[in-house]
Amino acid sequence: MPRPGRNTYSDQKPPYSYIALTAMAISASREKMLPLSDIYKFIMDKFPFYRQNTQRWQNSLRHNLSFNDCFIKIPRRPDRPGKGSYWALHPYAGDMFENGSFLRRRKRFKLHQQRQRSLGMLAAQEDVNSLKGGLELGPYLHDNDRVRLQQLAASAATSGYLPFGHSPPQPVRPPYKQAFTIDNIIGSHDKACLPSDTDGLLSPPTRLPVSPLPGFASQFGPHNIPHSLMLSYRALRPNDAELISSLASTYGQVTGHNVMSAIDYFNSIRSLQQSQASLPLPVKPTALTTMNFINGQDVLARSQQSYLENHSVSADRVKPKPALGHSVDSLLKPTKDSFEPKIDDQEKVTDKNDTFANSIEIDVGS
DNA sequence: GATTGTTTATGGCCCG
DNA sequence: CGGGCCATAAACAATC
Repeated sequence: MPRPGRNTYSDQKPPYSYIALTAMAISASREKMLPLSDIYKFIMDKFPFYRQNTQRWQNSLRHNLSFNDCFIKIPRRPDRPGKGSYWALHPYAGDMFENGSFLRRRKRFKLHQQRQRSLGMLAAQEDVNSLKGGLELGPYLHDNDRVRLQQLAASAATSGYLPFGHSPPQPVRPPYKQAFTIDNIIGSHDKACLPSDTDGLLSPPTRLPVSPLPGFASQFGPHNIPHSLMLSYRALRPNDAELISSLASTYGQVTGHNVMSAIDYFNSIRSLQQSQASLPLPVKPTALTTMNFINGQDVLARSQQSYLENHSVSADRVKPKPALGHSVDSLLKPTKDSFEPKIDDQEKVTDKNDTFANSIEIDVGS
């Protein structure tokens, strides 16, 4: 007899769409991505309703995965063989659900054809947000890095583009799709600084749901770089590449995540592209996917190690940081005017620090 | 052969 | 009533 799920709705159909259920499963996973079979497992474990008629709903769920742009496919690493790809949430899909409740979607997450010029705007906004994130690392940074970050922040603030520290109103998502080549992302730095085109024709800046720091690859697992982070890097000047690497490494140590700077990452990819014909290409052009292991080497580890050798970060400056994030249970809790769930008494919601309305970052053991 | 992924089609519900 | 969102069915291809 299966034990009752902790968020059991007994045998009633839960008030969540397949998109919401899938997003929950992915968000609850350690790496923010899951193979199809694990998405099934999560749903069946949490919601007894879905232990029946599996053929029916699983077909629907697969349809949703393919059909909706909010889900992206990530190829398996060679050292993790198995059937099917991993599924992740699109980096910009993090704010699909109001208050992270999974009950109501703001609107369909849909990619559009893109006006090239929007990118500069978006990149700049991203850059500002990223700098803010970077500054939060202040206590852990080398003096030089901290100073340089503050300079960048000041520059952003005085550019007239967006007052630093100002939080834009509800985001209006600009179209942002573009040809997804390595050169598009890391090329032409000189053209990619803070924007001059403020003629009002562009969409307002977007507040991004994720993107803790500039040029980082961390949020969606070790081999999926959010599109936003690449834009962020693109908006920075090339001589800040070292700063980015430094931040990536520090951020990785502070959070315990696998973090690699985008520049190291892309340089690896580009050199591999030149030497090898068969790279795993992104399945959708919205998030770059690749392998962690290139030519038998762990690129991530190599990058971090080389940084450490060059910078000798003293370990005592890297202090553990309390984990951010919601429990799955708190996210599953419906709003007061909706379907009333049955939650076991001992499964109290422990998360009181509910400040990340747009950020779905869940850290739950699997 | 089973699983995974893509695509098309259809109909219900809700909202402006 | 039309459009958006969603659920479901089903045909079919690709992959392990």
